[in-house]
Amino acid sequence: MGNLIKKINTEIAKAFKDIHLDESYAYISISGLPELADYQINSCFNIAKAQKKNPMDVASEISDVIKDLTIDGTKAFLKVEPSKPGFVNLKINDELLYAYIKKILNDDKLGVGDKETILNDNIKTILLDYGGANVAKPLHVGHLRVAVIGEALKRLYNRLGIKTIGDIHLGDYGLQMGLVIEELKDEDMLDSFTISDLEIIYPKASLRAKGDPSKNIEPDTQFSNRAHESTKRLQDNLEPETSIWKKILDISIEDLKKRYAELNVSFDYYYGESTVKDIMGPMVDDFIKRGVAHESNGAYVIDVKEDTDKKEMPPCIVRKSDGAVLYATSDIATIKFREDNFDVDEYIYVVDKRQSLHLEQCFRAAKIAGVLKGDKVFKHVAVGTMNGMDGKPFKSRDGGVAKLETLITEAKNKAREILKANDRDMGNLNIDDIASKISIAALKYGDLSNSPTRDYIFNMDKFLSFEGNTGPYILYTLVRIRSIFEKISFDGNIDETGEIVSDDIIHDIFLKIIRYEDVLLEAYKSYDPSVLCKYIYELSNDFNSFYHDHSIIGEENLQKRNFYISLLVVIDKIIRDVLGILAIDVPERM
RNA sequence: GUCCUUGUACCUCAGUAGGAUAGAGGGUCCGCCUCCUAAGCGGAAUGCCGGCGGUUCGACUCCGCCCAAGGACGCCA
Repeated sequence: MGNLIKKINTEIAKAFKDIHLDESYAYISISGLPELADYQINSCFNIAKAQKKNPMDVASEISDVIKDLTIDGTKAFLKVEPSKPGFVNLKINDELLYAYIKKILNDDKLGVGDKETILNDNIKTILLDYGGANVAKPLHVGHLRVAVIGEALKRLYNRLGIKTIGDIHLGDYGLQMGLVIEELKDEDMLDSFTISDLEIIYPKASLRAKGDPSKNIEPDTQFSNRAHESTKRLQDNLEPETSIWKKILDISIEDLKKRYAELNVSFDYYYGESTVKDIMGPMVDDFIKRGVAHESNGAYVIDVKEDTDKKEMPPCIVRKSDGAVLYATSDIATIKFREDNFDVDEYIYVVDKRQSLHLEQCFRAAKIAGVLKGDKVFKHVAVGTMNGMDGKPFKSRDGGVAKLETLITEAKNKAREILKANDRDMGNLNIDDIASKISIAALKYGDLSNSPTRDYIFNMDKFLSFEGNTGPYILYTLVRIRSIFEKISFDGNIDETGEIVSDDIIHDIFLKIIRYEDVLLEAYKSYDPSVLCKYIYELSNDFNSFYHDHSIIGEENLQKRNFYISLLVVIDKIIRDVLGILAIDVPERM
């Protein structure tokens, strides 16, 4: 069915050809002055310059040739007007807009074209590395961002017809495991321990090994040595450490699945650092043999500098001078593992932005070392930190790491309070369930509506105040629409023979709806779900104005009423489609 | 020290083909429920777009320098 704006551009290009103008000039942009125009042509200045003409003359000339353009037999513009220094102002015909909206209405994909027609890249499969949870440790607030953004990107790609592979990339190896294993032994808990036990045991063991000078706690060096030994035994696949570790892993993954499910986040694979433990050694040996890694100060490194580098690019260490591997090794081995097991065109790492140099080194090392099969795109979605109201990294009230669970519980309680205070008729719906949906939406939307790269200030009250660009505002919009549908016992059959009514707000809604495909593409290109949030926020805003000014159920003219309802249906479908991408559930009432 | 990111209203932030008069939300003030959910709608006020210079018809946007904040910088993950 195609994108209306693209189609208009194409028609303008044809018209330009007739007057010997290069088609690269033929594009319209959203107007900066909405009172004057919907769209505008800015290229008159460039044309004027190239042809040494007056921009205003060019604008007039262009206006003349596109004035009577038709699309599918319908007049495209209600107004084509050259303006002041040299713009062309355009108002699009409502009839044409609504004709396209009807197509969207009847299209399962809401007017979003096939991948092949809308994307000009060759990406068929994307592997997303997101989540990054640690085994035996509770999720903290830092895990919220990467999980929620990663999930949204994954669903966006699926929506556009791209295959995805989601891997959580667990932190399930290394000294932390040795510490937990030894502590479990000391507490005689090997036979039965739960996730709650583990959550207590890790910090305990860590403190014991490291000590804390500020609290006058001496490090227990004997324990620390045992933990190191234990870690080594685990690496060598010895017992009983390996069995204990497996048990820890099972319990943790089971719990993680539950936690993530609450956020509507799920992974295709729960691989981790341990997945590649046995391939790291041989891989490095091979690097050395082939000369891609060389000795430097007793360690083995891969040079990843490039001639074009402006910045310092330290070599990537793949084997320490004591012979042990380290995190770069594991990340490169992970790339190798993925290359060997999947057919991937693009890798996306949704990971804290502080890892950016490290990941760049690993990506380059992987290329240089030849672990890649063919050309691959690597992208680090460098996620910013979630800060507290003081602008510093978010902490719990007592100053420690803020557990995600605590945050969610707090949000739920607040949502429940508000629901109770409003005291609306919820029918036979479960109030806890509604509170849960609202609070999760508030948290997720609060996060997703910020650009991933930026640090943002977490403000529970702001997210739950339900005003402005928030999750609850969007949900409220849908609940209002739903309520109308219920009142008129709407069966989903749209009678679209209705006449078009148009006014400013309806016109804005038209314009917004036809941009849907472009908005998805923009989010795709910028790796940024906040683009989608902004869009549904504006659409919700428009709807609420419309709702305020027009009586829908009360409209006596049936034709008009049907037209209004058709608008509600498209708005409802689009917002729900986006919330599906953002993985946010919608309550029936609130 | 080197490099990266950021600097837009009182606060939190949008703003990429360089375009007209720089936008939202919160907060503040003023209005709107005999009517489809007021978690809503409408209106008002608020700006040396960090600073200086350059490129040009035109710069929040591109280039250079400077200032400020945060972050990363070979054997921790």
